[in-house]
Amino acid sequence: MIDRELMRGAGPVAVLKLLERRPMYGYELVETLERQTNGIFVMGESTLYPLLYNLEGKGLVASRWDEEGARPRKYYRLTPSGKRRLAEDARRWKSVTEAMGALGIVEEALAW
Amino acid sequence: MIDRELMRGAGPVAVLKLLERRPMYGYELVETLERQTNGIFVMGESTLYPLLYNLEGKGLVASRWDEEGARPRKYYRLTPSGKRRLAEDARRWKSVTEAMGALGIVEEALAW
DNA sequence: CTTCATACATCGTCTGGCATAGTATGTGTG
DNA sequence: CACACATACTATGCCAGACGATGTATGAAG
Repeated sequence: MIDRELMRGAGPVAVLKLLERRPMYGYELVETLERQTNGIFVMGESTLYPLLYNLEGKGLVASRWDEEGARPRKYYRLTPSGKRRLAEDARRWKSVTEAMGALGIVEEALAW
Repeated sequence: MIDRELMRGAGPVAVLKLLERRPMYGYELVETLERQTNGIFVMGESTLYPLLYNLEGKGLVASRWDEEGARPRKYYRLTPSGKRRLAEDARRWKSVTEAMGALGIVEEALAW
């Protein structure tokens, strides 16, 4: 499990990235995140749902209820605005990792 | 300048890393951070000083006033406890970047 | 029929970034 | 010399966001 502060910047970007592939519902996002990152990003539901509402409020994702299956699911999809934001955030993320690399943080970690 | 949220986890680690090399005073940390990261980490004083007080409160850094020069400077140095924390945080940071890589965030950024 | 997994929602607390503002002194410039 | 600007640290207060705790409802498994 990752430090809450480190999660802070990474969380929204990760969620947007998953939604880029295909629409997903909340519970699915939590599980996919954990699986795809080998258990590194363990985002509780009380973290994810507010995060989704926030993204929706900003127009970066949109939701739609699906009543078809066994139980109702709220699917979120990436909006065009969200797609742009994802590209932006990904660029920023790369900057941050470059900066950390320039400080020698990565090498420090590799020494372990 | 980097988004505040992305900065969030990275700040303390970056500061600890700089202090690993040699003791530095606050103002110096702000400038060194910006220079070493090619202007990516621009940390305001109102962010850095509270951060330092926080690290000192946790015993990760220790301070000492230097009245020798033209104006008083408060030098911070890494404590043994801070050194351990740095190693830990660096490992965590590596995990996060790995996770982001696994999600394809890096490739997204490279496409730009 | 009880236990566990699925699925979404909300509240309250704590942390921390940062804008704002203030104090004090050194340095450069016209 | 006056004044602007850089250096250097401190303090206050707002706001965003992570997450633990809690609640509701239903399906599947034993």
